[in-house]
Amino acid sequence: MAKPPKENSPITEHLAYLLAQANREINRQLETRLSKEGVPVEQWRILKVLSDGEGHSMGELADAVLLNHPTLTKMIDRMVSDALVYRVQDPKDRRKVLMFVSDRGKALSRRLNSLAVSQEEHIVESYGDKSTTELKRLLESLIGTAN
Amino acid sequence: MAKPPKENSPITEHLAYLLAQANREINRQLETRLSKEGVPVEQWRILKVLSDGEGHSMGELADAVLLNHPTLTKMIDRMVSDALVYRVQDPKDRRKVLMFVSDRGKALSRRLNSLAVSQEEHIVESYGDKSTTELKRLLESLIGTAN
DNA sequence: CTTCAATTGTTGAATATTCAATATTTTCAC
DNA sequence: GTGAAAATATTGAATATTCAACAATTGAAG
Repeated sequence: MAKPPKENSPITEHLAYLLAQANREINRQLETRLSKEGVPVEQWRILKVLSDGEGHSMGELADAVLLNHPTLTKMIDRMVSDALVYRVQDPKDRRKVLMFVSDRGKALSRRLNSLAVSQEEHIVESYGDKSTTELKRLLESLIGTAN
Repeated sequence: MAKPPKENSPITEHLAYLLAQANREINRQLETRLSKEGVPVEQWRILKVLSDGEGHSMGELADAVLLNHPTLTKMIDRMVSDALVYRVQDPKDRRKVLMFVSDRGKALSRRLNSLAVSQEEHIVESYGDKSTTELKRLLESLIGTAN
């Protein structure tokens, strides 16, 4: 039976370490797939979130895509240069900026999504449907607990 | 029943995203604890791995602590300045450098480990023993599958 | 209404990470 | 044994991220 890490358990038994390791590995796989389109994982996230067609403020977006505000600002600057997204000042609250995805961004988002889905299918294939579903359930629950 | 992400599933259903989110959250909690000693999470990992008293090469260590080689080199430089670890040229293979933890490093490692264990206990408390154990098992299995 | 605090987003400087190139040593084919 | 290729660690330049300060706007107390 696996026990919680006591005095001198190896680092590989710590939840924080296992999460970092698994995240690193899966992220690297995804990165490799997305590199076909020359796009970092974070931009896939941004495009995917914006693909609901709604305008999202920078703060909202930063939370959703797991980036700090200044990092997001600079990444969005690049994506604006690439004409993937654009800024609109929120008329209801002029402190805010609403982000929208362009047609070009939508097209890219579809291609990226197909790559991401294919990665996930590949994982399900080798790791198993049951394990994948259960792992997702546990992760969601952990995230819910932590907040 | 949770399904694999199809055409337009939200990003929150992707395994890669859930892992990133969970990792971010747990890592942030751990970071907060360790900040009591003014030490980043990576240094905890390094000290913990080296605490077996054996000498570890930089390559070995980089794999173990999930850092790229150049990043590790520079972090080790800082830790050497802080007298937490020291370098010894491997006599069997002079390309290699063996890293060892100093007494000061060992003492810090014990304090850090106690903080890390307390974090994990806190997670088990709110998240549950069964869920934690099961999540760890699934993560280990995923990591094994991915390699 | 006015003022002060809070919210939102961006900027620039400081810091950290990554990529490519390098130096050194070992391994292996011949 | 020699020379070419591989392995190991580090360096410096390019890039990215973070922190603290800022500007603009809104909210709220008086």
